[in-house]
Amino acid sequence: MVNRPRRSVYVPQDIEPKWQKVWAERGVMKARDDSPKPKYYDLVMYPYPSGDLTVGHARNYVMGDVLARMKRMQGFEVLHPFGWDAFGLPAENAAMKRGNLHPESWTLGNIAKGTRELKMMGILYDWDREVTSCLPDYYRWTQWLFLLMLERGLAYRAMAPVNWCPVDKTVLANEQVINGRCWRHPDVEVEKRDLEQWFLKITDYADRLLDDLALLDRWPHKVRVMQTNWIGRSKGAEVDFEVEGLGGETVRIYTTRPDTLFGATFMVLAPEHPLVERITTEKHRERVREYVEKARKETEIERLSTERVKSGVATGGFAINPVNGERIPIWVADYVLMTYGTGAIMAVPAHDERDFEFATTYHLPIREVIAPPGGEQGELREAYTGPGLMVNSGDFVGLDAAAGIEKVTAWLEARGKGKPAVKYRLRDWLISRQRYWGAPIPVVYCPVDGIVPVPAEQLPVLLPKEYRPLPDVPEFWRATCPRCGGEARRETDTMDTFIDSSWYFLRYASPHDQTQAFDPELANHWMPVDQYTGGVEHAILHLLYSRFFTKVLHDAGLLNVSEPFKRLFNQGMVKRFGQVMSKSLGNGVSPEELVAAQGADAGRIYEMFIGPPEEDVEWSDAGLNGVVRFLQRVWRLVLEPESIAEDGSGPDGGADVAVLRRKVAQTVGRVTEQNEELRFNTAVAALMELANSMQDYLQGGGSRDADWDAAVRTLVKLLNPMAPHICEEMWERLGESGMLADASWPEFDAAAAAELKLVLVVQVAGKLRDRLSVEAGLSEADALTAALASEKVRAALNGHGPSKVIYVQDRLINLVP
RNA sequence: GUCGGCGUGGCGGAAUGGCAGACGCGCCAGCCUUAGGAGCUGGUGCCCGAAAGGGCGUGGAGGUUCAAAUCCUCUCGCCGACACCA
Repeated sequence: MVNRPRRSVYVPQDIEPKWQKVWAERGVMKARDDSPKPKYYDLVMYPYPSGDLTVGHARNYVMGDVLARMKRMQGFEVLHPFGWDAFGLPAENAAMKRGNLHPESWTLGNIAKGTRELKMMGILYDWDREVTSCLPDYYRWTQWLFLLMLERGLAYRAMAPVNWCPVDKTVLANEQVINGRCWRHPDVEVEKRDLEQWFLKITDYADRLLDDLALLDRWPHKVRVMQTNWIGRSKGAEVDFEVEGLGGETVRIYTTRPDTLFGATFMVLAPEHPLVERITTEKHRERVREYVEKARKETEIERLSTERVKSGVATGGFAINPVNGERIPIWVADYVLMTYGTGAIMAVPAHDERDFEFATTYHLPIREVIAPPGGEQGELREAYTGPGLMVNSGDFVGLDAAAGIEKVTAWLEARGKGKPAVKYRLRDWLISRQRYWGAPIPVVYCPVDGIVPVPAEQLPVLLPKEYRPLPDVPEFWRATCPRCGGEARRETDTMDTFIDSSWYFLRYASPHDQTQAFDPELANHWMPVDQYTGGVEHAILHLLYSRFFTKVLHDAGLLNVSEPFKRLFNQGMVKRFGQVMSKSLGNGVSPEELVAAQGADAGRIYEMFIGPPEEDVEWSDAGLNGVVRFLQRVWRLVLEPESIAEDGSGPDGGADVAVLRRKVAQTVGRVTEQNEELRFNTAVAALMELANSMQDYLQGGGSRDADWDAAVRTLVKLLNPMAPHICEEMWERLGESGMLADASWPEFDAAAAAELKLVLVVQVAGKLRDRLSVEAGLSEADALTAALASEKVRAALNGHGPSKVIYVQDRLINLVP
């Protein structure tokens, strides 16, 4: 019988709950406001508590947790908070589905469940700072921020066309309108209604929101591009065209190409343009009215489709082109939008694709005024939008089109017929929602005083206990005017939930403050967020709104920063069977199942190892087994190295202590750097390599001396952020005093790094020298001199982190036979 | 259509312009086991070859460089965002 050493097997379920309890008791992740240590604010986007938490969502939180734990070990005072974006439609839908369920109890139930699952995964937050946006403690301050906006002239009420379902008696979101019909009543057509709604004037901040994107150099390029396009700043000119027969009255158009003004052969107004009625002649009245009516009925989606053929009608009216006095016909067409520019354009079919298409359809003249460089003029088959010289353009002929833009604009300005103008695609933010489950907008309407804000000291405006549409709850909307004390009606709309999420990251700084939304001193201490992690689906809305709020609060003197998130990361999604994991699709794996099957640590490492963090990944149980094997091996390496040593003879030279030492140093550098850059998949690979090297060392007959000991301790520390439970357990069994959470992160030796840099120079230069002497016939000495002088060699050494230098050096050393 | 991103083994993926395929999965062979979907050892880009060895290789075509998966130009294919914004 073989006498095997008895192995103590690592059973995650035996140790994980124990350590989770210890961390909670010791308050390991409590952030101290008065700590002398440098701060690190590690934030994950707070989720909607849908009750559907899968390992897919957990991946995001594990990333944040790994970073938080590493930063803590590195000596930072880490703020790693969590909260819930708890207002919103799904809660109301769930409540409606199940008669007597209140949105609040549904929401709070999901929160309790989610909290448990996060803790089960070993994810540590400072739960004392938990924020829940649907609780009065929080939405009181959401309301206060609305008042601040109002006070600063950034909140206003205006008419807006909205989608209205006559059966549900509520406004619908654009996504809830399908083919012009209500999503819940496929036979009911949605009406367009003009309703008074509340808006926030985000357009006031368009320039700063755009310009400051340049400061966000640690944001994904993609997100910055998306925001740039969304804001959509364009520069051009507004030009006034006199309307024939209207007594000198003018129509103002906007164009980005004033250089093509001589090519304007007609004008187009949006159907909603206020002058349509007056410009239209008697003869055309009926047809224009019909067309405008039809356009009004169309949904945005239909109207904005580029697929369809352009349509329009002539008004019978004419405008006078200010540059040449030419009479051009005025048309109405729905490809011109009232919501952009001035709602009117000059049509230059020769140099604008849309105008070209329209002119072709209705046989309107096309006049070329920009000649392509070197190209001959002739029949245009499509609009030419490139550069060129101005032709057929009066005194401007021969000018370069780019220069023409300025010259023509100046010419117009001098005569009071136009001026430079900047336009944005960005619209003001409509924040009114005809919903129960949101923060009530804190204003009342008084017959005497008009719109009156609820005084800050009377906040919060509480939601009624009973779940019913707010306009149906008289005890809610009956109010007294704070100004005159007379009878008034309370606003029954609630706020868009994106308002809640535009400032939650500030509440974490002082979550229990009963006197203000946040303590400016504490907010200034913790802000900006050093690392913000969340889904790319928020690339525009949430991130733009949060930036807007931050700038407003900065202007109000309440915040020092004007950008909230220093570094942004968008993680990929976890899929299973080709689809994004979700409980409703039945392909979700819950943290609970995962922990029961393979343990939290294996799950955490797998989530990090499964693929690049920014990529979508496919969950597989086979892959999970691989990391379980890895953890088992680490366990034996650390606690029972003798059992590994007996397992076989490793490669020759496997016991080289210098190799082991170098591997340890290299791994410290790689894991530090790659965790910092959130490249967790390669950090795990580096740890696996270290374990492999340690195994080779043991099996090659290496002695378990001080070097071995150092390797073991380094491995445990480096692995700790990813697999904290097993590392705590091993640390304790190694007889170390003190919790691993208090242990320091292994330092990278700067002197060693410098030395290695030198080795790298020699290696790279040596390679180059060899080539030069063979291929250019230089003597060895000359070749070496040339090689060392080479820019490439010098450049090769600049700006690289220690781990990369070691890595390259490692690879190059092996080149030498 | 416009903008952005990505194309590397059977698979997920590694590679400061410097050995392409780290690490893992899977697979093959062997060991150990009463047994194994456990553990251990070795192998595993493709082609030729018994082996030694040789040839080919990062979607395709050019280019820059002593050196290209990486930089440049064109092209093909996927993915994402925006989409009549004048």
